[in-house]
Amino acid sequence: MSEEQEVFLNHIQKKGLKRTSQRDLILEVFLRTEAHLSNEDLYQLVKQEDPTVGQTTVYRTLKLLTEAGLAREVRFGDGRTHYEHNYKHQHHDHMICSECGKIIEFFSAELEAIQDAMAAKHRFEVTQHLLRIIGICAECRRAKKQNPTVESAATKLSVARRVGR
Amino acid sequence: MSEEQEVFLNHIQKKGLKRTSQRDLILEVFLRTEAHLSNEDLYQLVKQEDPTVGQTTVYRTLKLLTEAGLAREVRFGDGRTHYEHNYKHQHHDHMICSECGKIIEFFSAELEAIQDAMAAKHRFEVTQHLLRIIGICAECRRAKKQNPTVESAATKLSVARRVGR
DNA sequence: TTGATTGCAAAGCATTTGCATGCTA
DNA sequence: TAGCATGCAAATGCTTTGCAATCAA
Repeated sequence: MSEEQEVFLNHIQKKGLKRTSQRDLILEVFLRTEAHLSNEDLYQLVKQEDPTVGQTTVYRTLKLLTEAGLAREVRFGDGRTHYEHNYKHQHHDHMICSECGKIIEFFSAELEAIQDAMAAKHRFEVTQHLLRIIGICAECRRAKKQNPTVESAATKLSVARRVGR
Repeated sequence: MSEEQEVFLNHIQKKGLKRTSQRDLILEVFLRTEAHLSNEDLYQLVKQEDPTVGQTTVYRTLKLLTEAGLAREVRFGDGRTHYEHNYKHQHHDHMICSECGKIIEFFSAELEAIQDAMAAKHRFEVTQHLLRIIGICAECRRAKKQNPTVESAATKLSVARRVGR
């Protein structure tokens, strides 16, 4: 049994809840998938292994995983909530490409330090913080330079859906 | 006529749209209100001056104001979109108190510089960025210290609605 | 006159909830 | 066996869209 699974069982027992095959499966699929999964994404993956699992259960289990500290909610501004691994993962922030939807994770200790300093200045006790940089990634900039007009409406649309507005 | 109104008319004419009394009124109320208004908030205020204005028109006009550069969308994680003044206003970030819902605006040139440096490192061209610090403000910390148990369920709920989840 | 605008009602989405049935501890 | 979990359908809350009537240019 993986460490994550132990953390999960622990959390479940502490709260007087029960272990079920659905929860096991959802956790397993979540853990093996390195991505910023939305509920819908995870639901689709889980359904491939067990078509009887309902979307509601995925919603409820992701909430449980978040409580247990295994998952972290992230909002990219596309209207839905995404989840990323959170167990023994260092805090990091995101750059989101508005052309292709790619997400780059990054971390800066300086950035963290200044944020904490700003908070201290206002005597504000930080619980969490969220930094999102939106722009155009290296590949898309290169592509645009070479061929500024060829950009399919389909791409634009799917990115608009993913990145928002 | 204020500078903002001129910017708005300009935008409207450039796009071949039309000036209407509803749009004028919505812009006027938006400009005179210093806050992070949600659509609903603005709708309520506008309704006081002209009860015939529909909520849909407020939605559409806020979108227009954003396009014109007069408003900026902000999401605080409570599910709805808020709008703040954007014309000749310096970019700033937000600290949100999860106890009382208060929003503190702040700015740090260092923070901006490091963000830009991080982006440059990844050859990422920044379009916009968003920093949200969630925690407990000075007043709420003081209140909690004096009386850690008195915290009404009503407060908790209304803040949950405002701040999210 | 023509095409943009408005307000209403209905539709869309992501997410949550009520509830009868099924299962863990 | 008690009570939590599940999956479905219905409900929710914010936002968008279709549409007929109205209005600005």
